[in-house]
Amino acid sequence: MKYSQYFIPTIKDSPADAELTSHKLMVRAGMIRKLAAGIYNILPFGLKAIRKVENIVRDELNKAGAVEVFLPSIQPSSLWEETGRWLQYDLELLRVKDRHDREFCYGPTHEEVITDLVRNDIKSYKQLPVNLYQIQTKFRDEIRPRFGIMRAREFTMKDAYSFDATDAGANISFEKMVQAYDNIFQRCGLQFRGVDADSGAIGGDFSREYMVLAESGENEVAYCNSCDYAANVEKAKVLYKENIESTVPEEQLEEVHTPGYKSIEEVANFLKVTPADCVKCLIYETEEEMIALLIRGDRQVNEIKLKNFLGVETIALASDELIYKTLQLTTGYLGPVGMKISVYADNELQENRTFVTGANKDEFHLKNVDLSRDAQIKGYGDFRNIEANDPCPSCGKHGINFCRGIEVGHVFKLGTKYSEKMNATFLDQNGKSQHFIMGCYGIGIGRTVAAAIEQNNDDKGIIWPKEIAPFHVHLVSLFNKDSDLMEASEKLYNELIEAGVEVLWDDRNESVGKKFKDADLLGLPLQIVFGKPFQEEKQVEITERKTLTKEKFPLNKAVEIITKKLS
RNA sequence: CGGAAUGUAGCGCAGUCUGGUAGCGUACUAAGUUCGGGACUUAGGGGUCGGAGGUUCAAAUCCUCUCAUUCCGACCA
Repeated sequence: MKYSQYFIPTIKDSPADAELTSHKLMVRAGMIRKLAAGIYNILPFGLKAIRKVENIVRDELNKAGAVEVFLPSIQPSSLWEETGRWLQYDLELLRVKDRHDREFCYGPTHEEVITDLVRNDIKSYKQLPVNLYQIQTKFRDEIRPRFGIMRAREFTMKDAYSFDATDAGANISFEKMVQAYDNIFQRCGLQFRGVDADSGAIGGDFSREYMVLAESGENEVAYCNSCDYAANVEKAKVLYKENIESTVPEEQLEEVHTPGYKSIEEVANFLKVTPADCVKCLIYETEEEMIALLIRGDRQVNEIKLKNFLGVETIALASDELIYKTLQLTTGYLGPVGMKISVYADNELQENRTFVTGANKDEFHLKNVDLSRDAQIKGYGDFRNIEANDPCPSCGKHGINFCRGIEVGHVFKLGTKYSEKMNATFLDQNGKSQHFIMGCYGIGIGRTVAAAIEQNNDDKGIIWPKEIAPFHVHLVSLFNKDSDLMEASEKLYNELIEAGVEVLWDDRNESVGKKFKDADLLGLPLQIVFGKPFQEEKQVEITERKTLTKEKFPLNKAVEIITKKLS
């Protein structure tokens, strides 16, 4: 491709709204432009990279036996009403009406559509298993789109759905996808981890997330140094050892005056104890009721675990005003003793010992609180985040570490959740009607490209992994007025194309500096420069973008050397 | 939706406090000079100052409302 006839509008300054390195670089390298919040134009250079990822995805999925389809982006509300998600999805679902006032949505995902397709056309176990996938534009009206294409409202996603006759078969389908995903992200040149998302579940549904490791990732991943356990911190279980010996002698409750000491830190300092000797009491509001949660003073609440434990849809910390209005209590002095609403406590507080808690009385705390003696605990559970000195939930050894990750893929065993709700059945060998056992498997295509850039860049620009680079080679001709040089450049350009190399030839009449800066910014794996060495001794300069090491070679060896470097 | 901020040329910003000629950098156009790391000189084009209403002789500037965007929290590929 000749740069002069292409369209890569590079810019020096990154836009003010770009936070993330990958977002800045994608805008600066002329890959994307914002049209509206969370909605982007994809420009040719960006599209090339996206297509590369798509083709890797296609290739690996096809190898794994999946079959490509293309489903509508606009879906009728009736299907969503069958699964109950028309109401569940709320504002995230972009709803539209047609001229007859019929309701539709712009598809955020396609479980309903695919299940409908399959239930209509697959009637026998003989037609199973089947795994259908598509690469589609989806729309989710996210509350807060950010990071450019990384978390857009409109985005391209590969989604696959497997249908099996038996549970064992569904597990095989799942494993095949796990293998395919490993291959895909490997080929995209990413450092990633497959992370178990609900490892403890026995026999039930389970899922696995693919995290690209990056400082700026939105997810925190916990992993074990001793075994291959890795999990999203949201879901990583905290092992609880029962029957811990008492370390504190039994003492009587004692009320202490703690004027102005509200935070755990302040109270612990004032009473000369550690935060671990204190209990935090937090009031949460759900759609059903208000509850109090107890957790050790030095720990972090995991609201997802709490939400799952309570089996509620929404959960949020109650405001100070609400707490005062309904309980007549002031935050900072809350505690379980005499609490009027249901109290739940983290497993850890079952230790046979006493704690410091709020007294439910302004400016007072209680010492020597024994939860089993002094409070009514409705339930104990795992409500906190795993921490570095916790044992590994898988092997039990100590050595949990943390890193941040960008979720680029998710594989999920759905079971019969959708097939039951939508009455999608087939006849098994015995002529009996059975529900399909499903799996669904997503990959964020644009996000994968963004994650690759997030992971591969330097202060000059992008450093493309070879397999997803928009082109392999950036051919730079420095002096447009030198017709010999331009002719020789064009000849090499054609020879490289002939040899199957994808070349971007910068034939623009621009200053030398600009051409070099653009080449570094666009970050193609190899830069070939026609400059002084060509004029003086018929040599070209080859620079590896990653290391920025330059080497000179005679022009007649160039094709050979370039193809070798790229292989 | 809760908290915070910002809307002025394609992009990045100043000007707003203290009302009085619409500015800077970059990008763009033309000519000339340059040519191994975002060149220089000269001459140009480009603005309903987010929108509506109000105060005033006079509003980018003050007031009210509104829209949009961004940042921090809960959702997700």
